[in-house]
Amino acid sequence: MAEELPKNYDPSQIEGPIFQSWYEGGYFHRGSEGAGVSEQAQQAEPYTIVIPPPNVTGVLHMGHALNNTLQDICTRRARMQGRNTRWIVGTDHAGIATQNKVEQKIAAQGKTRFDLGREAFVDECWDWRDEHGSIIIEQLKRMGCSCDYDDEQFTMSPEYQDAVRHVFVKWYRDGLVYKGHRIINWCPRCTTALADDEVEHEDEAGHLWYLRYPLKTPIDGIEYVTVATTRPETMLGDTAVAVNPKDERYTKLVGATVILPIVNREIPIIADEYVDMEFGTGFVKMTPAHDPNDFEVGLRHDLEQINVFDETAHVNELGGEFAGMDRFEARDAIVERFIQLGLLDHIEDHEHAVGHCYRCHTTIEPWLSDQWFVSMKPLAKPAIEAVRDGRVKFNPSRWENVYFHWMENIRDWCISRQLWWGHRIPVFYCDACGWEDALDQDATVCPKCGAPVRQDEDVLDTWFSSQLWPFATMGWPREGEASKELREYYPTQVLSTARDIIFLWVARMVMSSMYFCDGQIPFKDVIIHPTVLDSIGRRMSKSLGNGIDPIKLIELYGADGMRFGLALQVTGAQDMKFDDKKLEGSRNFATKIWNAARFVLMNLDGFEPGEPSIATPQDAWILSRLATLAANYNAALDAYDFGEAARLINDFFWNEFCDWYIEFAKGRLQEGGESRKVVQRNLVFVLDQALRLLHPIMPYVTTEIWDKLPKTDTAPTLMVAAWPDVAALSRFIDPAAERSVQMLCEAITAIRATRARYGISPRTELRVALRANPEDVALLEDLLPSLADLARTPSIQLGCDIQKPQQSIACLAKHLEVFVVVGDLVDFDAERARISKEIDKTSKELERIEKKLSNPGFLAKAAPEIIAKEQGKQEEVSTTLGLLKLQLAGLQ
RNA sequence: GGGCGGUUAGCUCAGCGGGAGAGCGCUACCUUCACACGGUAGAUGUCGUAGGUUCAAAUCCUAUACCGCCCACCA
Repeated sequence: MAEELPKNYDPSQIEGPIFQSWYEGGYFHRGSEGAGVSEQAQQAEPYTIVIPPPNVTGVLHMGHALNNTLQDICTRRARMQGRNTRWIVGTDHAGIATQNKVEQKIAAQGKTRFDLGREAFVDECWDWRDEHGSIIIEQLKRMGCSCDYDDEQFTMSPEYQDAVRHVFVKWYRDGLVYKGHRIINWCPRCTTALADDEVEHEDEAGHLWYLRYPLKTPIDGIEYVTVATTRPETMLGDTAVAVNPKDERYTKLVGATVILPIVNREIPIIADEYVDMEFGTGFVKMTPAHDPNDFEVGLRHDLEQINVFDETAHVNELGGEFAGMDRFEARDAIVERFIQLGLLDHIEDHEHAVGHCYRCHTTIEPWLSDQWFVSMKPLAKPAIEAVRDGRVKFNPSRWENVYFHWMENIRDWCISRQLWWGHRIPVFYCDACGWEDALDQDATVCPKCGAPVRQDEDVLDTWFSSQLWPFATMGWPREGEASKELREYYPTQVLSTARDIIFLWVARMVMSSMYFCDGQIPFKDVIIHPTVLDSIGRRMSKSLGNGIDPIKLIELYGADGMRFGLALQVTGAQDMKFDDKKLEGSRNFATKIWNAARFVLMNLDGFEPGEPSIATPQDAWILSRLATLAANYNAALDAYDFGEAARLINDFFWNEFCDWYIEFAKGRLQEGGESRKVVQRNLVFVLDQALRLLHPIMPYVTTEIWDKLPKTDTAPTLMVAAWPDVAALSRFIDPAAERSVQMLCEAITAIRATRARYGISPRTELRVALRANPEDVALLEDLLPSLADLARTPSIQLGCDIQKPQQSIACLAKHLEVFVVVGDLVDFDAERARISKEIDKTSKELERIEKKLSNPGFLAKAAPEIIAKEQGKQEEVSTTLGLLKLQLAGLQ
């Protein structure tokens, strides 16, 4: 069988069938774990992760690829640890995003949503969802993600709609949801309100226009006041000019009247603390309907709110000659009129932050309208405490500060959206008697007067429904049987996501969970993973065309290669510059694993199953290294340090198992007999354990190989096999074996280096002599066959009083001298040069150590073990230096 | 205006108080019976800058520069 394995691992041939076998085996469901796992492990707490639900409009991008890799690593490890494991998957209806897509689609047929009408349009959205909603789920399967696909959730399913409605009604009754008439962020392209955190601010180069507003009656010869504005078009709605009450320059003008140019409205000069005396002229135009600050000032001074824009940000009928103009056309036209009137004082360049819609990037218009809000302060308090006292932990922890900062300065949340696709607000109105209520069930007639009622036209912010994801996907608020799941699996363990939705989503999940689930947190750990940027550090975006398609990467490097490569790059930093070249190493690692396994499988004739056993120092060494790896690797994963975990296992597998243990094993496999059997068992054991450790990151290649290995477990497939037992493996830790094998490896390396220097072919057999102290000689005796084998030195002399052979080169490995007989090739000049250089380096090293050890401060204050270490080093280095000097002298 | 992240070998990045590391690239040799997506041996760094703390600083502190991100109602 083994001979049939190709040299290169070909993911494209293997991934599909393996995924199919996982799926058909039912291993993605909770309760699939358990084979070969201790009862204790099975009794551990269930392990649940909810996926951040991708938008139904979405396709897999690099952020998803990274995020879902991390979640799958967590999920697969927990499953192997025997925990009752479930990864809840599903999609988000994504209100604005989906509505935009569907509007684009019908626009191609020359229609708007108003042509279709609400009901038909929503039907179109559902059709869209049915057609596109499964794309990303299929892509998750390509990645190998072990989600519970048979229980796919959707944020608009009938059950989910009930949950959303329940929340709204409860908050309405508890007075946390209320309707307000105020300035909100309005997207004139999406024609909907947005929450504060759905607005993206960007600095833009703009202008400050200094406009003169004439006084009705000149005061002390002053004929006009000059206001500075970045938005001249809003002057149509001005209802006052404000100055700071402390501004002595203008005290006499407070209470005066100015004539608003063009519109010729008489407006007062008022005094309000809001005005910054240092900025501009000290006069500020007040437009309560178009600026949130002016709105507040307006409330204090009872100013009229004049809304001069319609919902598409065109000037409305109140704008006189400018009516019908787009806001930016109106800006130019109004500035032009001020010039004509001689009232434009001057213009300055001015950089300022401008808000944009996070969905379509249109400039936001602050707009006065009636909207629904959630009162956030009472919700934030327990959510702050949950993080403060560590019930919810952020990883990396610094994100907690970001969370606190937002939570402590939280403002009420505008939740109504003027869209059709979404959860319709369950508030009903009776126009006849003025009755209004939020209802769990639809109503048609007024309970008070019997007149027909109408439902609120607006829908809820998508995040209003997303915030319920961890518990609404588990049957909440249903009772009885339906709530069993929630009792068993809630709260979840880990939430992994990108930093840009800490406020939009993460914080709100904590708040809503604590409110609705009896103060329970929704998850214990939050992983904030790095943002994937392009190779020169830019965000990946459609407009830049610099995005990378993960499916392409899977085709090129295999799902395992992509996953490993992404995991490897997860460090504490906030960004990850990505380049597909970076995955080459990970693909090569998969191939390396494949070939190591091929080697093992090709050498299993006569294999007898059994426990690993220690017949040589190399056996002890590799088992010791494995035990250390398992402990460190497991700890790294516990700390969500995926990059460290990937590095550790890569180094162990490649640099220790492949480079040395397999090479050591070759001779013993040839030898046959008991020697062969022991090494076979150890190879299989170490490979098996390494595959288990690797499986969460590289599920496909490990499964493929594990299936071919002799069974060491009753588990039907690797993904439900037992996770290596770190505590049990620790019995293999053996510092003495690590030291002797290290000595061996150094000797081999020294001999190979000598060959390279003298151009001696690796095939040429050499004679060597080794000189070491007596106890090391004893250790090395067992290792000579390996040395002979790997250094190709069949003739070895070993002892503590060996004489340097004729025509030999001396080289030093730690703790021993190696003499390589090179015959008449010895190049005395080159050797002298080399040794002199070594002496130089070693002297400096010794000097540094001696300086340290002669420093009284060091001796007095450094930790004793550090001092002992330095002393040991001093001895070692000075011995080395002495030997080098002898060698040099011997070459004269 | 406030906060955060980054600055280490040509490139990408680990290391985050006690001997400067990896991968890629580069040089030489090796198509050796697991693997050329490989092996062996090598070369490569005033650890952004300036101060400070410490017996000891790439690592801690303080400034500062540059790159990037986030929050913030100065028109």
